[in-house]
Amino acid sequence: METRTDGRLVRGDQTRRAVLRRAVDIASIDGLEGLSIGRLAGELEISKSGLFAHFGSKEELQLATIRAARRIYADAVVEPAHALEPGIGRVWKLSESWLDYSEQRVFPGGCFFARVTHEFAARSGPVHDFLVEVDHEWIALIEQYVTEARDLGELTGDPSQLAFDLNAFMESANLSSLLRDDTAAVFDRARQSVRTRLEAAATAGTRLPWA
Amino acid sequence: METRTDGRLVRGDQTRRAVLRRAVDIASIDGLEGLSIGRLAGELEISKSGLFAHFGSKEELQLATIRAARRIYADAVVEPAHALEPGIGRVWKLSESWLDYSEQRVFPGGCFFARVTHEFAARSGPVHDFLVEVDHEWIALIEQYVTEARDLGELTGDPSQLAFDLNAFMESANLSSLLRDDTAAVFDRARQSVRTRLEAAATAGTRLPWA
DNA sequence: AAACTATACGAACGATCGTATTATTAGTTT
DNA sequence: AAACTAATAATACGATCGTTCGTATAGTTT
Repeated sequence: METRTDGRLVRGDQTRRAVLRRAVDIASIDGLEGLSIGRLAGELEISKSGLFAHFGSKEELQLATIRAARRIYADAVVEPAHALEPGIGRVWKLSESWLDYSEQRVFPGGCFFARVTHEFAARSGPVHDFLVEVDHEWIALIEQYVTEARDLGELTGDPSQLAFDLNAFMESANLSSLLRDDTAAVFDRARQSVRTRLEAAATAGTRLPWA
Repeated sequence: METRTDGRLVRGDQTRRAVLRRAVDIASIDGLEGLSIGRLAGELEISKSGLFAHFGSKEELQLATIRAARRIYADAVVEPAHALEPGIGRVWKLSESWLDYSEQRVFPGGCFFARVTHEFAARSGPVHDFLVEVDHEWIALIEQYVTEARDLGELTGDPSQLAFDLNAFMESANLSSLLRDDTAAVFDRARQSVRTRLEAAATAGTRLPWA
């Protein structure tokens, strides 16, 4: 039902995509609760009921919005690192593409997941659960890349600890950049923290990817 | 108007305090938008209009809630470190009391400011501006303590960079603890990151405060 | 062209939002 | 006790929330 035999989209799916593209942008600024159906329909100049019919409930719209954001995130952040071979270079690239993703405002409100994960962190329900799952995926990915590099002898120490630190630098840079005027300085600082931390964990003789 | 000559609270101020104590708890979970006047009045079993009269507008309630949270934050986090003399020990204490504050759930939704600052980070208006101000205050305090320690010869390196890293570990631990089952492990990891980072910045011969 | 299905729309629902107005109660002052 | 003030409540407003229902249109299939 999603695509026709020739691969072109059917009418309803075009609408759905347009809705979700707008939804992720709104939610990155105003959250998944600030994302109201009436407002979304108004901005897209379609009827509220027609939009609603695509999702059936507000919660399903929120879940679909998270899925849409995850696809965009995978393309912008994960793919560039995934294309590289394992090693410290891949770990570094993941950090860099994440910081680029935040700095370039792939979502207008900065990192979509930073915004909505904080929104639902202390709640319960399907949306919370889904966001927890996405976060675990992400942390597991960092740990995997770090572990690969350690197995290659390029990094030492606890992979979980390094993953925690790198992720902390990214999240913190994202928020900080939204609060300060000089966003470039914020990201420079975060990149410095990433490099210093990787340098501290790198084994002697390992060529640092940014050198 | 706030207190009587004998220091006891007048009737209206008692209510105001009760409202704000509940408000900060709600907002730490559901944010300052999720904090609705009707809900707040319902939980406290007072009238919506009576509650509203104390603040005059939703925005003023939100600002008052932030001020109330800042007072609690100052007592729980800043004061224990402020009581110490300058040096690396004070920097360490600030990190420790922050992690305790998050772990002990002084606010039920974890750090109040992590929740609401993300909520308003990409918006504009008085609430955003106030939260930016509070964040700057906080970062400036860390930098001040670090600078003191550097002036005493206990720490080296860029104070802003160290402040960024320490703050990143705290924020990240807070969010992570809300998403994972084993919160104790999360905070242990964060404390480890803080210690390692301070150790890296400490000058040779400086006694580490946790040793 | 007819039959059918998918998609979108308009109108309305009850609930709740923030806010304003008016009244009532409680506390203090004289 | 009377007068006054501060605090709380009752009621209602228009707007918007998520949701439902019935209907119209557009696209595909026969």
